[in-house]
Amino acid sequence: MKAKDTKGDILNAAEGLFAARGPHATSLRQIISSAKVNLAAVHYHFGSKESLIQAVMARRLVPLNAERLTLLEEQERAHGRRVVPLAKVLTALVGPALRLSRNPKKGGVVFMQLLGRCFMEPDPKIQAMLDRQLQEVAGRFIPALQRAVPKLPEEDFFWRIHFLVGAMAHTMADAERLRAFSGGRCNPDDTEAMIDHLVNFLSAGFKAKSR
Amino acid sequence: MKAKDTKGDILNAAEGLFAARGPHATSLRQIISSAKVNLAAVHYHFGSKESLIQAVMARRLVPLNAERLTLLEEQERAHGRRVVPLAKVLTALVGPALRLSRNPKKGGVVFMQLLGRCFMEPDPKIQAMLDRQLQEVAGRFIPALQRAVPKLPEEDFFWRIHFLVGAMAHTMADAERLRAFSGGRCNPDDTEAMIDHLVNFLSAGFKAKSR
DNA sequence: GCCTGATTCAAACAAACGTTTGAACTAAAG
DNA sequence: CTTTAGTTCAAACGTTTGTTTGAATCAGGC
Repeated sequence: MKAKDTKGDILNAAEGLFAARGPHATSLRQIISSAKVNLAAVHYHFGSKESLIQAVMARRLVPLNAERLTLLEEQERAHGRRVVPLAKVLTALVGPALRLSRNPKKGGVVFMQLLGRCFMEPDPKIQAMLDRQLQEVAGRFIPALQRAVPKLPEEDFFWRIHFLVGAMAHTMADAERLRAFSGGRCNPDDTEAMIDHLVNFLSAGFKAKSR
Repeated sequence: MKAKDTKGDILNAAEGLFAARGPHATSLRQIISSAKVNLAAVHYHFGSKESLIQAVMARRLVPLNAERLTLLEEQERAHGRRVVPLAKVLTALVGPALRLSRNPKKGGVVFMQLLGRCFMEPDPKIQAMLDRQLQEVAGRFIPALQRAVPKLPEEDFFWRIHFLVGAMAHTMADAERLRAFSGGRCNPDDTEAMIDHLVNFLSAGFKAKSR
């Protein structure tokens, strides 16, 4: 019944603290105190703090990106030779990320927040890690998006990808702030409504005519 | 001709390093080495690192927000009793922030990047400071935006404000990444084009019909 | 000259950081 | 029982952090 899982305890504690205060503002001593394990256990199981950060991210990000690709492939299969509509592509991209908040098994709100923060992280190590993890997703979604808005000049298209990332990351990292800011009118706990609002907004932005 | 400006040198060096690596990842010793002043000078002139961060932000943010309000008032005066069009309100909001990058006197790209990062900063101290600085701007712009899209339900409206903030902050903090990501197709140095792309995208998003 | 208040400086402070060490413990294999 | 490999532990390592101290330096008024 004991079967203590030191490695998993460290990952869970680190995930929570990283999400709340950011990876660099979190010390190993805070993590081991929250996980109730020994300080040296971190280096025994992970080697360094840097590797710990990577492990925390990879554990959730790998299945998340796989889910995104699966959803996109489903849509492409369902539409055969026809173009997958913009809203369907966008939903396959942002849906799995925002639905994290409803799935505690996959990290819940905590990991969603952390992932959102990593998009804005200045540290080149973290940026490089994220780029690596997102390479395959980007390689599949960008062509799909381009097919969905074929008349859009490439310069506009890439700017809008950039705005999409910003809106998505901010929603992941700080959706909770909107509750107070909107005076209770918006409820970040309603995941599907959140996804609808974001996809709706992004679709209109992407479909705007170029100036 | 000497007239050494220790206080200003510290502010400039801190601004640059904060923007590049984030306030918390920057040490006072890196700052004083870049500014070529003594370590104790920081505490003599500012009292603490926390106060230094606030001083760096306030120096640029106060005039920036004043400029936003002035531009909005100009538009409201020009349109008399008529409603100010959405794109004009959005331009008054994001224009001054994005135009920072062309004005080295006001901090240039460096401060724009730092401001964008602060929107995503987990540290409650920094969030509280930003909220305080933005209170007046929000109080004036939100009604103006609401008048510009009068048929939009309030829940949709606040979600879209949230997406707007995310897209704007990401553009301020990391526009440079888009240069490589777009394979050179997008040029973040062309400030006015950047503003047009963002306002165009946001306008369409705000005008999307609610679902 | 001298005094005064503001500023700069080298040096030290305690606390916290990531990392390493070597011994103690656990549990299954021979 | 002994061995062995895997894991945990308290203690210490050398740096780096923000902050403080007290003397040295500078300016201008008397």
